[in-house]
Amino acid sequence: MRKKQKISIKDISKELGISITTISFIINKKAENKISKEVIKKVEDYIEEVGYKPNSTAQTLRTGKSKTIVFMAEDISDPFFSAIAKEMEEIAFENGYKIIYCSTENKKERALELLSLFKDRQVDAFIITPPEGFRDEMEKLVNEKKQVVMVFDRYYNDLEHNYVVLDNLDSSKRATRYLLDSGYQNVGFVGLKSDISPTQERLQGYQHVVAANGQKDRSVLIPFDDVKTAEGKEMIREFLKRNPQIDSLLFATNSLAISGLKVLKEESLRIPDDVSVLTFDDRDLFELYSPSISVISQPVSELANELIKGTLNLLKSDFKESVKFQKVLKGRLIERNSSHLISENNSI
Amino acid sequence: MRKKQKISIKDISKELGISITTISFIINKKAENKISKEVIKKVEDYIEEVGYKPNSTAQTLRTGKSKTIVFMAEDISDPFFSAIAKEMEEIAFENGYKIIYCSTENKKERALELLSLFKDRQVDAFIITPPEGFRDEMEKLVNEKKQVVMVFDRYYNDLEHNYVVLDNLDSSKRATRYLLDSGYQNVGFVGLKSDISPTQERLQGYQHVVAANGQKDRSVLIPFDDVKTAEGKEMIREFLKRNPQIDSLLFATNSLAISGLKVLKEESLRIPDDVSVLTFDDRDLFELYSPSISVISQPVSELANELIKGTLNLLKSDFKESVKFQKVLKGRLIERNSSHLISENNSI
DNA sequence: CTGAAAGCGCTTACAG
DNA sequence: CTGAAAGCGCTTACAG
Repeated sequence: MRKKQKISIKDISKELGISITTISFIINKKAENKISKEVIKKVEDYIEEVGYKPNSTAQTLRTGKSKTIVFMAEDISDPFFSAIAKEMEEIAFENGYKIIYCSTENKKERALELLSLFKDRQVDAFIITPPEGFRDEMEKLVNEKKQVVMVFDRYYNDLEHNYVVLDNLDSSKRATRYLLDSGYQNVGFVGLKSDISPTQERLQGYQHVVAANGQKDRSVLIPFDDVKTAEGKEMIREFLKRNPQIDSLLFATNSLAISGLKVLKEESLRIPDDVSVLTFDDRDLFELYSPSISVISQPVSELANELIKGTLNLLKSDFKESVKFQKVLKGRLIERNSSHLISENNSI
Repeated sequence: MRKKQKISIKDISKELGISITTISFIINKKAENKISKEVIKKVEDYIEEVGYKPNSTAQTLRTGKSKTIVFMAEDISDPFFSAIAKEMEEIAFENGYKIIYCSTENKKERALELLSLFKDRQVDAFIITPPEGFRDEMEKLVNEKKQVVMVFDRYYNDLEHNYVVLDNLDSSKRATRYLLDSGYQNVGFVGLKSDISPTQERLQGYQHVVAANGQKDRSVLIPFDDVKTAEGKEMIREFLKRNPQIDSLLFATNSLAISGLKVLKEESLRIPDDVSVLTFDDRDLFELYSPSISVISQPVSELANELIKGTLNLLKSDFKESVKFQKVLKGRLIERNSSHLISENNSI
């Protein structure tokens, strides 16, 4: 058995006695009315027959376009990001683009490494969740104008850039107001110690509403790296001990909520009798938990759609500088059993 | 401000008055004792200074190696696969490889599409969870010997190929035996209707032990597409109604367990009083659920490590035909509160 | 309507 | 110890 050699445009040219140029035109649909119907048919049939596919590496080298998008997520194993990734993947593939995923772990150095790893490749676009303290790097990247840059899940108000984000300020305000309206007097906030916009806005939204209602700001901010560790849980535990008045908790991320639920369980605090719970980001877990946990759900499908379609459009438009793509989507408050006052609970 | 042009090896050559060949040798560490220390130093310093990085597309075109691995998972948004993906990613990057992820959704057509999408690119390796009915395609792919092919999460016993899998038969036997030993008389099995090896082996393990203990086989197999749907839940519900004797349930996947837990909740069946529960694959959810759910946990880190290191080794060895990489890892039974007989429950 | 030729940025025999 | 040149597989001005 001979080793099946990869067939090239040159092989086709020889076989059919037609020039490489003509074949390339036909493949790239630049044939139009320049090339005779018969030749087109002949070439197309032959390509079909032998299953020829142009070598995309050569195409990339020649054109400078790789049909590749890098999605640099905070953590690709987080259900929120992996759900986004999966939805984007499909649409990207349909449009002839591949996506390479990676995780920054919210670390500046890691993000820098990844960036330099991909910048020498001809990546057409970056969809990126910048880590802590990455504003200046993002500015550089955007100004280079070498590829489309789409920022996800956060934005910089002092930078002209494309982004898709949740309306975190509004969501957080609504969440806090909802808890106050439900009759809870002392709403506590468990957030992330971080300079990125969603973290900031979720805290501000909470503080704004709490202050407007003459309540005290009772919040604790957990460093990113401690969220899933024993240290993080300890911080939440101490926060609760320091603030025994708290009758309601708003968590800024699903990971914080999970650590928080563990603490509440360990401390035998009942939900919602002792303390009601509301968290950002929905997960299977929250629906199944006893009691089920109320959430501000991010519209995952919409976010993914805006992200990838926005990126593809910018790619098509050859990202002329004028085009800016900025979408702010609303969160959805899903009321479950963790945030009802049991006495007034009229749910199923 | 001038547009910063990408610097090429030719530019360096001109700038330094040294031939392209010599520079290429130095970059690729093929300098050895062929090139004078001074020249090497000069070139390396200059490269450092201007931040030159070789164009990887050109390297790929020339060498046929792209330093790219495709990980074709069943579903990249499933926590099991995304955890595996993330661990592999890091090791791959350290070794100069990128990973492209995609999801087959366990659909043959989708997997075929993806395969043809990536085959024309110079992908160096496939790490793949083949979908239903993909044996013959895998045979073709393996025999082509164009790239390293590593199969994950399943294997074909009539095919010579590289794989990393869980010992599903053993795990399932241990799980079933454990439930019987805990005093449950009628263990039911909720599995997947599928021809892939883990599904088969998990069912067989259950059947084997149940038969050996003179018990009846009470199992239901849910089609892959129905697992998360109302139809799937209905099938589980009816299965339970048809088999009221069941006092213990073994779920073959975490998704099945989640649907199962929903049904148990809806039917107000208490765990473990009315029915005890044990499932394959661990998740946050199972630890936090009330009661916490016992699981057969797959060793995610080990699996990811074997997968990527095995693949990288095969890549290094230029995958001579003789090299076969086959790893079967043991599952770990984690006993939680869902599988104790309440009366004998001596846990915390 | 079609083709010969340059060039994308590398690597690697080959020559000296 | 170093360099000129071919070639990986394409696309695309340019010519006729």
